[in-house]
Amino acid sequence: MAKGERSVATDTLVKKIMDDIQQLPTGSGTMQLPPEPELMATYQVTRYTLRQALKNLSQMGYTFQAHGIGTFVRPRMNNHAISLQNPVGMTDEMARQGRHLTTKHATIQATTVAEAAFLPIGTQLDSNTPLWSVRRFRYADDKPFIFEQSYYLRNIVNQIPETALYGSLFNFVEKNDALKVGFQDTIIEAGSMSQEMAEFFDMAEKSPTLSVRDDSYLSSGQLFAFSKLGYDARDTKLFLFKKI
Amino acid sequence: MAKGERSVATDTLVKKIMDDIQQLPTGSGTMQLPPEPELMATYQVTRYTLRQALKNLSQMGYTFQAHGIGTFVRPRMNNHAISLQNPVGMTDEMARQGRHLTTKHATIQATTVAEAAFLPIGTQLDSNTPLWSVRRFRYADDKPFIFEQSYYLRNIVNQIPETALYGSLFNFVEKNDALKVGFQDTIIEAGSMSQEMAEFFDMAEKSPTLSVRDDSYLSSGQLFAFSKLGYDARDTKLFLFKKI
DNA sequence: AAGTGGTCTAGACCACCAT
DNA sequence: TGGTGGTCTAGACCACTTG
Repeated sequence: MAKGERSVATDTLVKKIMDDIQQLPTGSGTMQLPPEPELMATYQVTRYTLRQALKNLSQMGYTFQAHGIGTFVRPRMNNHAISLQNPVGMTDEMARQGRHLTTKHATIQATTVAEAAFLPIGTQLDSNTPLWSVRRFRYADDKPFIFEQSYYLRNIVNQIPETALYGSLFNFVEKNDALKVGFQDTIIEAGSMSQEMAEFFDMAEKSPTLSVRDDSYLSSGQLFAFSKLGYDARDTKLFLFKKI
Repeated sequence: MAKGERSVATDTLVKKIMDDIQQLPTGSGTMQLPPEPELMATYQVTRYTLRQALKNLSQMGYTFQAHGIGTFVRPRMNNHAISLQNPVGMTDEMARQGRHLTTKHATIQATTVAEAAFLPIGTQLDSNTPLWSVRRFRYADDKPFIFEQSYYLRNIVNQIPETALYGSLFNFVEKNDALKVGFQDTIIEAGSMSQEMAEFFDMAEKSPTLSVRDDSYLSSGQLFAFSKLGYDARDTKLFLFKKI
């Protein structure tokens, strides 16, 4: 088992159930899972572990449980909306939709908070704080898709080699610096494109854009990165599932 | 105890802890809660109930737990972003920010799916399905704030008196029809204002707007409403907290 | 080593829905 | 009334952080 990838019965079970759901006959109307006692026997777990897994699946919007009735699989959306709750990173999120995300151009340079184009929302940073400034131009199936500007605190993330810029930076950070990402604040705004951004999308300046700002914290509660993703508003929708 | 408001120890505890957090001294840097054994004693609950409550608080972004370190209160955001995860409805969400949300004008009329201006994302509806069309013009501190168009399935929600339009429609539906709201799908888009919407906001036609589309389901999994909230993009931000 | 939170077990009882 | 999911108890052991 790789570092930081402990075997958690609940997580294993979530994956198993998701896989088994995929195998279910698709055209059979609303799909219902077996009752909990049967699932406990099938997967050889206690009710606690089973219900943790089902709760996770519910919160992701894959299933829902109806009191006194049963557990059901939700129909899959096949629009191209981007889930704000994907726990897997953009690349996998896109792959799940049958789209291919690539980074064709990326740059990194050292800078400081004083020079940053924007700042995190919830945390005060000293203006001398050293940062990495990372800029990435990302494409979905060879169409311009994300204009990304992100900043990493150099005090926490020591090195980011050029090659790492073309993969998942969070995965790199977790492995290379033995850090654990804990949570994120996200701010969504509508705006208009800068000239540079408009060039990337090959659109007119001030074209409408959706921007997603993330402040990322370690599980210890310390801020380690903040970023802004710019999308073409005309063909990007964001998706969110909420349990009441 | 009112109908549908069972006394759940976890929910009660969540409220208690939130209240107690409010009472904490504010200027004392990062605020740490007592360790779990002490909290169990203080609130006279078992560890299961305590941790359910702390998990809920964490998922709302009020606190976070750091393994081996402790439980901490997150600093309060004081920007005016609208939380996409508020479990309480818009009115309370705004009140929490010190803003006052009012509905100054509202209309309701019977219609059908065929006449609807938009449709739910995840569910196919027969075009003859009878709907209530509800339109509300909502103000924050007397400034135009939300342009709302929503549809309720008449087969499920029998009656909506005019007076109910000026309060929380979900609360009304839950009480009047003895229904229980289960979950929502949300789609966020950026766009430009219709002429009617621009009039409400007293802005130019095609001004930028953020739109939030909700498909609302009962806990039984049945769709019962879908809606679209239009915001002025220039002074509205949406907020989201995500645990990794 | 001591203290913190994270995971899991085994079992009980309750609430909701169908019949 | 029987079957479903929802809540809670009491306790064990594990993993992470700090000294």
